[in-house]
Amino acid sequence: MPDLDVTTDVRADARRNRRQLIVAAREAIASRGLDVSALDIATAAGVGVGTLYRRFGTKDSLLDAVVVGLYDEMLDSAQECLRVEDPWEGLTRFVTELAGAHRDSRGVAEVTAACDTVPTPEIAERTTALQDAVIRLTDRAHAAGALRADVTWQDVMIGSRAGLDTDHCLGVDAGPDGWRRVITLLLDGMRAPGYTPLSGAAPHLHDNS
Amino acid sequence: MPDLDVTTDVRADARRNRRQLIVAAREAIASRGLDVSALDIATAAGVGVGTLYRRFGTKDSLLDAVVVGLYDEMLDSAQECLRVEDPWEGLTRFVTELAGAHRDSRGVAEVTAACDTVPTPEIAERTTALQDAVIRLTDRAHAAGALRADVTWQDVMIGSRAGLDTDHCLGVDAGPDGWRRVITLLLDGMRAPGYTPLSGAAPHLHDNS
DNA sequence: ATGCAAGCGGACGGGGTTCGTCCGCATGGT
DNA sequence: ACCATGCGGACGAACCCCGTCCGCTTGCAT
Repeated sequence: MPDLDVTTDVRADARRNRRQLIVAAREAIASRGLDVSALDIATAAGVGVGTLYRRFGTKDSLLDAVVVGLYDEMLDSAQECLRVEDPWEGLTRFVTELAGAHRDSRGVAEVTAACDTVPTPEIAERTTALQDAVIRLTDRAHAAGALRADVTWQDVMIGSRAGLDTDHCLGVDAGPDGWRRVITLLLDGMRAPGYTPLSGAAPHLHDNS
Repeated sequence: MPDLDVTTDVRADARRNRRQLIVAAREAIASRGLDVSALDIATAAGVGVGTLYRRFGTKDSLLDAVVVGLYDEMLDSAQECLRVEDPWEGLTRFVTELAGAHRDSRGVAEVTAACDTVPTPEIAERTTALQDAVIRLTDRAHAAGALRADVTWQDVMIGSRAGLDTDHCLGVDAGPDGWRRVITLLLDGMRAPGYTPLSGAAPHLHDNS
């Protein structure tokens, strides 16, 4: 929950509205994804759309503010997992939390999957930092012999999306925590020693050229 | 590829247009999901929208025809996998093919995930048949001691969606066959003996009351 | 208490998309 | 050669969304 800005050159109600808009936008992005309408956000915040544009200039500017906050939370989580003693425990915890973040906010799932759109510098920087963290978590697990040698850090990254669209299938209901079962099984599959040789190229950094 | 209907009481061009519409709808549904516009389908089929409505009465009627065909293909695949000698091989093959069907057609992914909308009788019937097949595949694998005892047939069903939204994550590109790595790792996690006790309730049949 | 700058709501114009119909024209088949 | 059947696509109606603008309100300093 960032944005404790103590900007004092605006009226108190303006500052309050700004905060309410961020909160509302966060929730709206979580449940409906990044293409929420400005009206939806404003209404949820209890203000008019005019106020949204007055406070943030542009709808995207508001969305960006929210998304950067969400990235910072993922980064915090990664740093914390790097401090966990047991490398395997640290890795599984982070994968689970990253998967949870993706599920908690449809917007997060949409942004982390974006590859055609050019990210803002803030997001690009945090993306790299998250990659670094996953690389470190993976290296630790490899070094400890806990993670299959043929599983790369990119596999780990990709795997944290595996629980995204797994709520229902052909009449079966996974329940509210169903994604945890999926992630658990996936992590078990990643745990050394592995059974099935992985075929195909490993996931690689996205080349946007 | 069903619909070899030899209806002869319509003009030849009408019959041809009908077939082209089904083909175009199939492709459109695959790439854009179930809410393709009628205009998109008609254009891809090389006809006017009027022809679509004349041939199928309603857009949904056309979509239903396509979706039922897709379900039949999944059922064929299931029957084939049940004929595979090795139970584990049969199970993994079906999970992989079901996952592939979900990825090949965004529409399939949308329909199999639907739980609020009441399915047509044709779909309901085929859904039950698919459940039966998965139950049999799972039972065989359990009996052979190849599948973790705590993995249910519902887990198997849900797991076949795990590769759905796993193409990109935080700058990482899984590549065109990345989903196969995810599914492979997941299946390895399902393979006996398991490591991590599964927590939470197992997925259950969806109760639409 | 009062005055005014700052802020507010929400109606509005403009632009976009989709559905399903309808009618003047074309064409398959006898 | 004729006409019933079929065709294309323009069209009206119903949505939804963005960002602006203006008349009204309110915080706050005096």
